[in-house]
Amino acid sequence: MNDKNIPDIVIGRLPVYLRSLQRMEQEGRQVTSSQELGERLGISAAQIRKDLSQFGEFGKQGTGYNIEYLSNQLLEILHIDRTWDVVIVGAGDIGSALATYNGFSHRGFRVVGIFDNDPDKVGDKVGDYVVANTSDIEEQIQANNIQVAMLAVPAGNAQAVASELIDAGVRAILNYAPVSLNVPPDVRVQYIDPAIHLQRMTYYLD
Amino acid sequence: MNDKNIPDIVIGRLPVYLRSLQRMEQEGRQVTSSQELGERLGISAAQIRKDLSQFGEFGKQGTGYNIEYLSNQLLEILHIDRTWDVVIVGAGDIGSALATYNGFSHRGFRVVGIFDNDPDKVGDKVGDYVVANTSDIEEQIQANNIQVAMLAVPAGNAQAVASELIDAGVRAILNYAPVSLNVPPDVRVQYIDPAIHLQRMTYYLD
DNA sequence: TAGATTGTTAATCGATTAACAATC
DNA sequence: TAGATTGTTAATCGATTAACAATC
Repeated sequence: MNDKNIPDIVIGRLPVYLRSLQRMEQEGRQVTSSQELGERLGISAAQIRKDLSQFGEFGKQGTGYNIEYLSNQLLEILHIDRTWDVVIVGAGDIGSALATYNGFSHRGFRVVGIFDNDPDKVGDKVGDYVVANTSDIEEQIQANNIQVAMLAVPAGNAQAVASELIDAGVRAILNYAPVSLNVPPDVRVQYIDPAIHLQRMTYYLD
Repeated sequence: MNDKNIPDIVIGRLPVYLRSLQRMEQEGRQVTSSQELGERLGISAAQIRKDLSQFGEFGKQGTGYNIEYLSNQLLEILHIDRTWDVVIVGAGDIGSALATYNGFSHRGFRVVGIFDNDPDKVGDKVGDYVVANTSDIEEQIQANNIQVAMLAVPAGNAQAVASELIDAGVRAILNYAPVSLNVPPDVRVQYIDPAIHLQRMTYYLD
């Protein structure tokens, strides 16, 4: 019922809608409209209505969308009406910052472990975690049915580690390593590389 | 000559091409083809050729692209044939990780300062920097003609800080705060929010 | 009822791909 | 020359927008 092949670009906007709705909820707001949401986000109202209409009819003519209701619907659609266990691979600066980041727990994710292959780091404390050896990661992933990983290893190791994670059962990778990954079609990858994002903007500067 | 209104989505791919080319260069390679590059990146060869053709003719029929030459062309196109000074606003976990990240210097950027409005943090050492007071940032931006900022403040402050930065002269913002920013049309924003990226992938999991 | 806003259709706009002549 | 690969055109595909009947 859900799936009639929604474009990925639509899926990519839903978390942004959700984030904005949750903020409105915090502000004590009850109702919003596609127009208001669009103005906040810099997206056309028509696009927001079109995106949402892919999944159902969540609004009311004349009044708009109930914020709490729509938030809950988006949580369900995005499968974050549950908590996903996540592993971090790489206990360098980036991995450590991710391990101590407190923005995940409210938003559907729980970090359950951080791994590194450097014997000097294994056993170190990072936030609430003790760095474990990467050689133990497959076991952990399988024992806890973990499908989501954040990858923060050096570029040279990233493909090999990603492949191991995938073999062990991971299906979604947030990749901080500055390299493109080759993965099977049923595995999702998102890329975060601050230099890439900056380079995309300097084109417009002079 | 450069500008005949290139789609932003094309601009977004160029840094990815560049990163891959630079890696090939490191591997000692001299020449590549749109096909090889496409396989590495999971992009069609036709698209790569089309993208590049927006800016000139960089290849040779029968042989492909000289890696060093094409890299240099992309550096020029993206305006990273120079170094951009960048400020970090927010000296929390994310700002601190950015300040100690060593991936910027090779790729066209130099962090010149980190700022926070928390008196407890001002004066602290973070990597090679001493945290300065956010109230001094406008002066710094103007004195050094800084056009690029990374924003790592709490969501509630982000819009206000962004507006100040823009007033002071910033034209490109890499925003780590989990909130959409409203900016004038001549200012570029890129968003990094790990939770958003993860939520975009869980849709496909079950 | 009058005003507002949805969900949806059709039109427009833009991006990707396939194909191939040119040529190294 | 034969083989490979570019740059580009035209065709296809997909996404966005404008408009409006439905209706709260």
